[in-house]
Amino acid sequence: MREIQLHNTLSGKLEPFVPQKPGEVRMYTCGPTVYDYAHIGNYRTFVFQDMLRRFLKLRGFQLTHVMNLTDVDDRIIANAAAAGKDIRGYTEKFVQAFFEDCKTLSIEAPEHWIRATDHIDDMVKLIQRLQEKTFTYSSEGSIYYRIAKFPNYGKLSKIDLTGIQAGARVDNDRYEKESARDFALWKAPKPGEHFWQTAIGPGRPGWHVECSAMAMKYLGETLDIHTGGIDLAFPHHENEIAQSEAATGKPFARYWLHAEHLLVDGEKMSKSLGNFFTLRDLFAKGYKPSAVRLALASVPYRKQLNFTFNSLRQAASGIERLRNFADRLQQGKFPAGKTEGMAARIVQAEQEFDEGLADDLNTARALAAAHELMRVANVAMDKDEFLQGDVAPARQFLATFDKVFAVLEDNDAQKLQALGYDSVQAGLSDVEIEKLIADRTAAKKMRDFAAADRIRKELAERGIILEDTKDGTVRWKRK
RNA sequence: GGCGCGGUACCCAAGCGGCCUAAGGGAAUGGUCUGCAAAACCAUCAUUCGUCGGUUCGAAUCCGACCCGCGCCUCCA
Repeated sequence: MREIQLHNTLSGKLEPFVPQKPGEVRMYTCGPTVYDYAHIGNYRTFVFQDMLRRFLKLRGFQLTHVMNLTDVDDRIIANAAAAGKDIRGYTEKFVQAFFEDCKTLSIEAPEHWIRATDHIDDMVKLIQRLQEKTFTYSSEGSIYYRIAKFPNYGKLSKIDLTGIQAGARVDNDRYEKESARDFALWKAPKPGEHFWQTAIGPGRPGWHVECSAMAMKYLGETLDIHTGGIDLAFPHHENEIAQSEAATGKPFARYWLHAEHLLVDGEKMSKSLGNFFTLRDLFAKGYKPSAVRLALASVPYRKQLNFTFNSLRQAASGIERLRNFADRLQQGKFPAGKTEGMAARIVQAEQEFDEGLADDLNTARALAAAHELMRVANVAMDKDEFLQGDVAPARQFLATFDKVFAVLEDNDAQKLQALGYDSVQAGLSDVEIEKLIADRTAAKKMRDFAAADRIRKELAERGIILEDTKDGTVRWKRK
C-alpha cells in the first residue's frame, strides 16, 4: 500500500504521514462558531475533514478525532444579548442545527464533540501556565499573550513580524496592548456581559485559547493532525502554536492541513453579495443531500472550489450513475462463473482509489477510479461477460468507496423529511406505485401502449422513474 | 506591499519532465438496445494545456517575465 502523503502547511510541502504512535492518529479539527447556521463554505471544510477521518480509518488507524464547537465569542455574546438570552440558550439552536446538518451530509461524529464553554477551567489552567512562564501580561483586567517572547511566531503562516510592530497598523482593539499582534487570552468583562469568575479574575476566554486547551486535554501535548479552513492559519492557528508551545515546550501539532475556500460563482461567499447559502437553502431548492456532499467532496481540498448550481446538478448526475450501478449489481442476474479479467480490473480500481486518497486526499482521482471500473463493468454486463462470481468483489469495491465518499445509500428523501422538507413525490406510497405499475403491465400485455405510457408519464410527473427489464419485471425509483 | 492558492475541452476536473497526438465525470449531438422509454453501451466533443520567451534529445509538467481570477495579512471554514 502506498504511504500517505499530506501537504503540511508548516513546511509548505507534501510529507509522508507518519503518526507518533504507529497505528494511532490523534486529530483535532476546528469546528463551527455557533452564532448562526453554518454555510456551505463551512461544510466544504467539514466534509474534507470527514473524508480525511474516514480514509484514516479505512487505512486501519485507530483514530481519536476531536472537533470543537466555539460557543463563546464576541458575535455570540452580542447576538445573545440582543435576543435577551444567555449564551447557552442562544447557541443551542445552532448547535442542534449543526448536528442535524452533519447527519444529513453523512459527516461522521468524531470521537469527541466538545464545547468551549464546558472547558473554561482547562483554559484558565493553560493561561496560568503561560503566566508562570511570563508569556503574558495583564492590562485593564484582560490578559494578553506577549508575542515578542515567542521567537518562532509566524512559522505556520510565514508571517514576518518585522515592520509590523505596534503602530504599524491602526490598532482599533478596545483593549490596551503592548504590541499590535499580541492577542487576548482572557478578556475582562464589559458591563452587562456574561463572564466567568475564575482564579485569573472575572472574564471570558479569548478565541484561540480554547483550541489549545481542549486539544491538549483530549489528545496530549503533541497532536498528529490539526486542520481547519485556510483562513484559520492566521491568526488562529499561529496563535494556538504560540500558546501551546510556549506552555509545553513541545511541538503542538505535527501536520497542519488547511482546506481552501469555497467560492460561489467565482466570488467569496458573503451575505452582501447575495451568494450566501446554508444547506437548508439548497434543500429548499430541491437539491439532495448526497449531491451536495459529492459536489463538496469531488474537488480536492487544497483547491478552491467554485460552487455553482451547475456543479450541484453535475454531482446529482454522478450520484445517479453510481447508484444505478450499485442497483444493477444488486438486482442483475449474471451467468455463473467468475472472470479473471474483471477480478483484475477490480483490484486495479481498488489500488487507484487508495492511491488517489493517499496522495494528499485527491478525491478527484479516487472518484475517477470508481467511474472507470463502472464503465468497464457495465460494458461486460451488456455483453454477458460479467459473471456471478464478479459480483461480490465489485460490491466490495463499492463498499470501500462509500466508506470514504458516503453517497451511495439512497436515503435522501428520508433525510429531507427528517429536516421537514417534504419531497416532491411524498404523496405516493410504495403500494400505490406498485399498483400503478401492475396496471401498466396489464395494459402492455393487452398491447394498449397508449394507456401504458399514460401511466408512465403520470408516475414520471410525480418523480417516479420506471425501468422495464429483460425478464419482464419493472424496476422503479424515486428521482 | 508580504504570504498563499489557481488558470487544462461548453462545464467540473486529473495530470506535475518521456507511458499525454492529455484520465474521469457532466452537458450536447448522432447511434445501438426498447412497442415507446429508462438504464447501459458506442461515436463525436483539447495535435492542445493563460501569454511570451528560455532550459532540454523531449515540457501541460522545469526556469524567467507578463496577464488574469481568488484567498489570507484585526476573532471569516
